[in-house]
Amino acid sequence: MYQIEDYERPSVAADAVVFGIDTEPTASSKGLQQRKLKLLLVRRGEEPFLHMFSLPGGFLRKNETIQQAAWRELREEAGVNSPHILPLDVYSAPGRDPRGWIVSCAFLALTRTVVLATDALSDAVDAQWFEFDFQTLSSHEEQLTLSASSISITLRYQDGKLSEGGLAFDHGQIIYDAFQKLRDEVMHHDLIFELMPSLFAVSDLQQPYEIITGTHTSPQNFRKKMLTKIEETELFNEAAAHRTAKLYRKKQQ
Amino acid sequence: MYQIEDYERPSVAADAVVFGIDTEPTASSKGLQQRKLKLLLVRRGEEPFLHMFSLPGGFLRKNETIQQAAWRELREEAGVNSPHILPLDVYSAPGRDPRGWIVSCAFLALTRTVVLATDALSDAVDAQWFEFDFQTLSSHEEQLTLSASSISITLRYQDGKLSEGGLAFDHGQIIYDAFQKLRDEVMHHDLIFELMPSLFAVSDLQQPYEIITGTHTSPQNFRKKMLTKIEETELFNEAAAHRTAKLYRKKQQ
DNA sequence: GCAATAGTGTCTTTTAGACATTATGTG
DNA sequence: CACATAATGTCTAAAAGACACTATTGC
Repeated sequence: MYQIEDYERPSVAADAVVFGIDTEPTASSKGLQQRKLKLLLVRRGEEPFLHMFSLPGGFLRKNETIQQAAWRELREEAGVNSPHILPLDVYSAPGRDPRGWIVSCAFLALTRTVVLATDALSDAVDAQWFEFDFQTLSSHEEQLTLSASSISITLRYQDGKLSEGGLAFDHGQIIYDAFQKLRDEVMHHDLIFELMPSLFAVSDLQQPYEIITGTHTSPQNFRKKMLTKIEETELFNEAAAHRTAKLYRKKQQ
Repeated sequence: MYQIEDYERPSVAADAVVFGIDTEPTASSKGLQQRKLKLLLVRRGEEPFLHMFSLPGGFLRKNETIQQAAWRELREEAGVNSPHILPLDVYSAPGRDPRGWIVSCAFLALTRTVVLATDALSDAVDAQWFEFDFQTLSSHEEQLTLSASSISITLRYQDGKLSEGGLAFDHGQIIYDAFQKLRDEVMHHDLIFELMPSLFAVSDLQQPYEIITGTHTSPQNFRKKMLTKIEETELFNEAAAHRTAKLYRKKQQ
């Protein structure tokens, strides 16, 4: 029988790539209401990569699943509470962590409410939402800019591989992979509804959808496309300006 | 600084759910040429679950990635050589392995050639391709039958969760999750081409596609649909019966 | 010729996009 | 009233499916 004591074992970590969108649109200079895609990062409080930004995450403990570990760290480090998470990949290249043999299980999450990162609750403290701006420079080059109030981080990719960037560990690569999966899940599946309350107006669905996928359609056509996935209710969105909108819910399929 | 020696660590394993399709159709009773979807399983040679079937897999070693570990085990246990693998999920429920704290990173693979599992090369020896027959019984119940020459294993699922079945560990659940992802990858992406040689006839593409997705289209319409993803060459499939078919290749996009 | 597969074309249905039009709210 | 958003409808283009028809091979 296999004796697990006979072999050296790695440390196992869970890291989460958490995307979010503000519930309230932030007014831009021209008065347009604009929502932005955000990414949750935490400032490291210890070596290695002291003071640099990294994905929220931490080590797996006994008697919990790796998903529970991801949730626990999100709660502790950023006050984000049990979002829907999807498996992304396992990062295990030798040397990826200077502390030793550490395997990271990465997860993708999209959360509805922009839970303000509490700055004083527990260990990591320095959790922040960064504005996420992904740009295709050419067919082989892409650039990601992460901006918060006082800091801006730029990452570059060539053929989908990180070529330069200032995040801890291999987190720049993990974020790239996560964004590809995010777009895929929103376009081909129903991940976008993780951002929605149980009842919502069609226009509240469209903005996040297009911000994430990088597409644009007219409100009329977007409505038609979504009617295969949502159904109308008898309720109305009273609090809005202009004409009141019917509220919809996701179809159970 | 975090000292990895201070904490207990799990063993980490890689398990692979490898699907395959015979290159040669097997003649059925009515003379129809029929190809079947197959799944690679190995008979366990030690406790726990001695003599039961499980997914090929094994433990992560130092100085390799978890993907390399999956490839190494596939080569050692079944003679399958470095197929294209996709991350599936991480299985880490406490108690999932009676030997102790063991986390399994599961991968999905689809291989072109049905490499005959060599029965005498190395440790696991007893690798076998099982015919994979997935059936939806009702909206909540599904059944999977795995059949090889001398053995048949039936697994049942309720709402996507394993309810009964005779595989080692939680491998019955991993296989379910893998099959969902397989269908998704074949329908929405290009995983089907992992089964194809660099040049192939359209009809050689259709059979595997429909076996995996559970769909059916006429050969004419299938051709039209695929012409967005493949391009014709000047070569012909000489060895076939009946009219010779033009050979196609996957478009580089 | 016949059976079987390869390949083209035609018609229909479905889905997506462009865009006109009407409805209903605020200021 | 102007103006913004909500909702419906109309036309068009693209994709998917049904199916008729021709082409080429082996027997």
